[in-house]
Amino acid sequence: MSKRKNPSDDNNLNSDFCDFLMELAEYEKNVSRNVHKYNAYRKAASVLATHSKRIESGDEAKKLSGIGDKISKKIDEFLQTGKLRKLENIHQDEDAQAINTLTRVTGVGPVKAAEFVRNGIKSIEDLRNNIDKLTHHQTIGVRYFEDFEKKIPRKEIQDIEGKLKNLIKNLDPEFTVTICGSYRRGKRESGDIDALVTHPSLKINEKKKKHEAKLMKSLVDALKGLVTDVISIGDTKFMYYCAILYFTGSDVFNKTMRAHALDKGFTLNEYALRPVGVTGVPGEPVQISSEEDVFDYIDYPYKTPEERNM
DNA sequence: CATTAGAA
DNA sequence: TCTAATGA
Repeated sequence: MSKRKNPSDDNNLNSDFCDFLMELAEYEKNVSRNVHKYNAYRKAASVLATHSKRIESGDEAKKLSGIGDKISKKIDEFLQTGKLRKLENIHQDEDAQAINTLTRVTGVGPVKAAEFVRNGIKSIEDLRNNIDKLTHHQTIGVRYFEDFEKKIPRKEIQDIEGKLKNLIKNLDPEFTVTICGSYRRGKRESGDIDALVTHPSLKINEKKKKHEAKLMKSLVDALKGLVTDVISIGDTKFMYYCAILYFTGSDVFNKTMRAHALDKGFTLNEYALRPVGVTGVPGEPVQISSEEDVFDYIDYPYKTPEERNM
């Protein structure tokens, strides 16, 4: 549930361009609602981010794929003046700013944000004073607004993990709980906590949807002690190792692994690993009994979760 | 890309 | 039913 965007910076020499491009992208998506411009800006940012030499002019940039006339000119403008008129204007546009901040509340997207603003609701505080105009989801979003933007220290996650496990194991010792995400990759703090819960009878008896449902509801009830607010409840999804793999990430690790699978003749996703026939398309999911299996099949050197921090 | 809430 | 929002 982390809403913070991860820009493509760190050690790229065009990061300043990337920054303004990303800002433009955000603007296009939240305020104007132009997904194309949004995508255009971000692909441009991404090529610039990977390009291994500092761009000195718009024309130079223009050679890169994804950078055309407009962006090329913006790069020039930025290079000369240290600024961007378009961005300056956006910064001065109060409503645009308001939309951007409202959008940080989970449950509030570009459309609602715009609607709120047009109805004079322009700040988090305004939202708090109009809690009657919010959905349940949004209410939680504003109630914990600050908390949601904070990172969660590993130790805190650890003890939630402990409580969760006790609760669940006591419910039914067959349950197994795995906290994935950056926590599993050993990070000191995380944006959220991804818990994967499985039960053996769910793995094989896929057919018995009845048992499945029972298990799920008892699980949900058991969680009531630990959980303070529920945003939404859905109908059970099932995946296993592929899911653990997937939810452990990181995103870029997943991408590279998927790509690798691909040229080893497999297609990998959150549910399964399947061989791809040259005819064009894929077939029966291969049997996976561990995360390692997945690596094996596509003969990709096994990486521990800690090594997946790419 | 699939899943949920909610509204009217 | 559709539409908006989340995630990953």
